[in-house]
Order: sequence, then C-alpha cells, then structure tokens
Amino acid sequence: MLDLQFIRENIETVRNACRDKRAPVDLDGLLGMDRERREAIQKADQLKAERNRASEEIARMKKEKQDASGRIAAMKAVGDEIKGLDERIRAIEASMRELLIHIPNIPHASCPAGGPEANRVVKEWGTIPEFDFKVQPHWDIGPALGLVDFDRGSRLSGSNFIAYFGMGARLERGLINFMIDLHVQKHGYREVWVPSVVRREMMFGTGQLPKLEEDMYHCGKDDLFLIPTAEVPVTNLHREETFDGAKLPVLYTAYTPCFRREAGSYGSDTRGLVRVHQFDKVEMVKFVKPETSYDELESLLGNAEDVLQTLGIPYRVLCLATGDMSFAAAKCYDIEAWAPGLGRWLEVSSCSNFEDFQARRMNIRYRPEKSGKTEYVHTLNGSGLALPRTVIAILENFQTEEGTVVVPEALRPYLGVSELKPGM
RNA sequence: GGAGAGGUGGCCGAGUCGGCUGAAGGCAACCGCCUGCUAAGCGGUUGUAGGGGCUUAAACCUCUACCCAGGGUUCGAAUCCCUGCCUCUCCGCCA
Repeated sequence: MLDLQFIRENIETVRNACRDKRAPVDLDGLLGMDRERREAIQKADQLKAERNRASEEIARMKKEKQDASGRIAAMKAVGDEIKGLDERIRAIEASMRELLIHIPNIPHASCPAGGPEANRVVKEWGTIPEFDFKVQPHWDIGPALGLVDFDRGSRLSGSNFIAYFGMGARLERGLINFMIDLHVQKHGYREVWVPSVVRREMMFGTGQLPKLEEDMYHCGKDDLFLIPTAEVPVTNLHREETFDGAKLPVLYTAYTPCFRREAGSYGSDTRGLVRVHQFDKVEMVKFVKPETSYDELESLLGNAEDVLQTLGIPYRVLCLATGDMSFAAAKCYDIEAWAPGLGRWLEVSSCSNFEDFQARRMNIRYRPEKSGKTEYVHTLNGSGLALPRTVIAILENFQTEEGTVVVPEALRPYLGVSELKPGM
C-alpha cells in the first residue's frame, strides 16, 4: 500500500507504476474522494468540538441541578448531523481503501522498463556442462532411479502432485536441512517455524490478496488459506509491531510447504517437477531500516546464490523489468538454474525488496535510535531455494552416462551416499 | 466441542450509579538540580493517527479521534449493548 500523501504529490509516478504493472486503478477518482473526505472531516471535527463543549456544559448544569433539557434537545440535531458525516467519511474511506489496495508498488529506478523481454541478465555463474552422451530430462531420470513417482502422486491428489520415494524423499529432506543450515550457520539468519495456513488478513498484508485469490487453496469453513510461500506467515509474524531500531536488521529463514493452484497455467511448463501444486521451499525474510534495504537486497541475493554455488549448479541472475515484477515489489532479482535435460533456465529463486509497501499494510514500524519518531521498516524476502527445480537441476546437471546421479559434495553428509543409483 | 473469566499508555495497575479521565497511582526512560563516587533525594518531561493553521522545511499552535477491533444506545461511553479476534481456567475429545 502506498502513502496517500505520496500519491497526492507524485500522481504521475503512481500512474506510471499502474501502467507498468498492468493494474488499472481510477486514480483521479481516488483524488476526488480524498478531497471529499477531507472536507467532511473538517465539518465533522468542527461539530464534534461544539458537541464536546456542550457536553461539558450539560454536565455542569446537571451538577448544579439546573434544567439542561433545552441544551440536550439542541444537541440532538448536532449528534445526528455528526452521525451522518461520520457515516459518509466511513463510506468514502472504504471506497478509497478498495482503490488503494489495488495500487501496486512503485518500481525502483534501477529496474529496466518494459515487459519480461526487457529483463536484464546481470550475472552468470558456473559452466554449462557438456555431455558426450544423450542427456535425459529429470522426468526420465527420477522415475528410473525410483526417486519420484508422478503417477501415484496424481492418484492421491490430482495432476501435478507428486510423491517421492526412498532416496528421492531423503534428497528432499536433505536439501531442506542443507539450505537451512547454510543460512543459519553461514549467513546469520534465525530459523523459524510457522503455520502453513493463515487468515485472510495475512494475505492482504503481504499483498497476495486481493489480486491472487484464484491461485490459492482456501478452506472455506474457517476462511483460512494454504500459504503459497513462507513469505506470508513469516513477514506477518511482526504485524502491528514496532521494532527497536538497534535490533534491526532481523533475519529469518524458514522451511514450509507451499501450495499453489496455478489456475490458468495448464498446457505450458507443467511436465515433471517444473510446476507442481505443492512444493517445499526454504525462504529468507528480512526486516531492515529503509536506508539499508538495497544493500540488504544484494546480500540476500548473495545468500540465495550461495546455495547454488555450494551445490555447484550453474545459474544466472536476472534483474526483472518493471512489467515483470510482482505487485508488491520495488525491485526483484530472479535466479535461474540451468537444466541441461530441458535445455533451458529455470527460476529457482526470487529476491525482492518491498520497501515499505508491505510494512504499511501490516503496520510494522521501528523506532530509530536517534529521533524516536517511528517509521515503517522495509521488508525483503527471497527463496533460498525452491526445492523441486533445485532437484531438477541436480538430477540433470549431475547425471552420468550410466543413468546415475552424482551427489554434490555438500549434500553427501545429508544423504549418506555419493551417488544415486537404481534400487536404493 | 461445552462452561466461565478477562483484554486500559513502554511496563504494572486504578477507574465508583455513563459527564473536566488521554486517562489516578507506581515503575521505567529522558532532562535539570543536588551530590567525593555510586546510590538516594528534589523538580520537570515522555503515546499514536487524522484534519486545519503557520512555515522553504522542521519546530510550533489548534481541533478531532484512539482505554483489543468493528458496530450500536445516548445530548455525552474506557464505563451500557451486539459482533469479531485474542488470552486464561475448567470439562470433553485427541496425534
């Protein structure tokens, strides 16, 4: 959510953001309502001041046993007028809020302008492996080694749900532990564990709602949503709180399952592990002071990259264009791992700075050491990493001519083996 | 799932039959004073948001709102009523 005063004073910037992020919002209507609201408030406040004075007088008269019925009758009309104005203000504010929550965050000036085609590759790491045999896609390697079972997953829950068996299940569990250990021990994050279902309000807080309701699993009986990412519960952990400035930044890492209906994405990119409805992810979330948030974004990106570097998986980093960024983000980097079996890059992480956009919605502030005047924190998050595509990258990059997969050095303590072979 | 109790400022805690209660009292913090040092003591200050004024801006002035949240009753609500959320106690159920 943007600050109303900011919108008032930077209407063209906001207009551009709405256009870039394809969010048609009636900004002129909003400004009109803003004027109307302020007029009504002025009038109501005046009447309330009058009422307060009269109330005091009535109280005094009653105490002195005088007849106050004349005053009371006169104030009745004022009370009714105030009620009418308050109702009007409430209605205007509700309409304004409805518009406000649909206004996207303003992209940072350093982001390339345009749609997905304008995304800028800012880094490539590692060497794309060359194979002197015919490479296989993970959907052949996985089942052949008995690691993943697509058919039985679908039988349980429908298409694009999966089941892991044996070393496949252990690989999943090992990767989670490996990533969390790395972020906690090397990067200084604190591990948290949170619920996988949350209230509607939380989805508004981080900005998934109102836009993405169709993409989420919803438990109607309790009006709870299955989380699409740990970002939602972890960022909302501190809603309505004021941090002590000296305690910032606060860094969390969390493993959670993630649930996405992926409505409307059928047909493309849905084979194998590329796009599944339930997947595991290790997430990093930061609460920081505004002046440090862009440095924190770079280090967050570095922490996510470190996972791939430690595993030895080649990847590239994209700085997303204004039109390809999510609703709430001000700046976003995507990390894409190379998948030789598919012959393409796969997004395994998305690292974003939301500035104060989410903090405003959740009312998360901090008290600077010096001024004592509370300000909104900046929030950031990044995947570190999403599991299924990391599994794809491991299976496809480290496959051998014999059909086995060499386990990256860093994962061996977690898996207990150095190679994945059939029948394990 | 059933029954009950409760949610007041940074913290603790008082608010009687609705009427100078933004809110007693205590603690904490900050600023003075005092003081070989420390401690104690004395005086003062300390919430947030929204309007309006003034200003380059900040400071400042003024009004309004806020005693979990949202409605309602009333001339007037922290105080009465309804709904929601949360916490606690007891019973039931249970991995």
